[in-house]
Amino acid sequence: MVTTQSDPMLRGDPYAADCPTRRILDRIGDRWTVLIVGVLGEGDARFSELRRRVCGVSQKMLTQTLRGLERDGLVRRTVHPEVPVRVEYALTEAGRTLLGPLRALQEWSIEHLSDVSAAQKAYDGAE
Amino acid sequence: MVTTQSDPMLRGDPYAADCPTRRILDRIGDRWTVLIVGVLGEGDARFSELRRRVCGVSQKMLTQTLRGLERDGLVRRTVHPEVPVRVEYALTEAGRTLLGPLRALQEWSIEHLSDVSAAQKAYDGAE
DNA sequence: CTGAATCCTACAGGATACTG
DNA sequence: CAGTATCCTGTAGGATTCAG
Repeated sequence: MVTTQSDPMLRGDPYAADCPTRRILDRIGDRWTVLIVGVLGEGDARFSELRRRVCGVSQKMLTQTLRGLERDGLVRRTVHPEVPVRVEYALTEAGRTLLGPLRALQEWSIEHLSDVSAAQKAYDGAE
Repeated sequence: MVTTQSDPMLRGDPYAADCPTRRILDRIGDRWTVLIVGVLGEGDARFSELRRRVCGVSQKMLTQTLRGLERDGLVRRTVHPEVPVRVEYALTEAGRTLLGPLRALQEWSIEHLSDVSAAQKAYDGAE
């Protein structure tokens, strides 16, 4: 037994290395996960479509990230056995619930980008 | 001029590599930023305190991350020139505005952790 | 078209030692 | 105490090639 006093796990504190927050951070930590979920939030998409829209992602990373999301039950992968195979990706129900928090972050970014840039400039200028 | 048609920058789309969302993601991308901001959200703290609370962070990473946050104007660093020097870190006004979105993510984590774990288990079991 | 497999490199980041 | 400076390593992740 580790410690049960007022369960730090449930408080979601960053203290414990196995806190759920960390698990998720490790997931969305890489830049691609968030971006891909964001795009899929606007509608289902196939592989090449995602690759085009998530500018800068390599084939390897796209595949890898999608696999991870699929494994986590956040994305559903559907293979259509047509002539040139067609694969569609879509957010699952759980995946869609992630859109809210992600959008909050996105809005914060847009809202504070100029402030942050200004702060950086000031900081750098003051050496 | 790149393109001004309905400004993708302001839409915050993940398409453009220089979209504001990406800038922020690169910032909070590393696991430590989020955790440190989280701790500071509960009150000011000094260096060694942060190091103790953010379990697992190395001295190097803590310093580095704090510098970055300071540069972004999200954290304020105050040096008290006492005998053994004392340094206090605190969220700035801007830094505090980040707490909301971060908490949303944290709550999502706690809420969906078991689902995600179950999905992983199922995925792995199904080869 | 959608990937899997391999190779290779840059850099994140830990460990360690030293300073004001 | 709160860092800075070095060294060293693992690995994320790009480029390339092959396959169903």
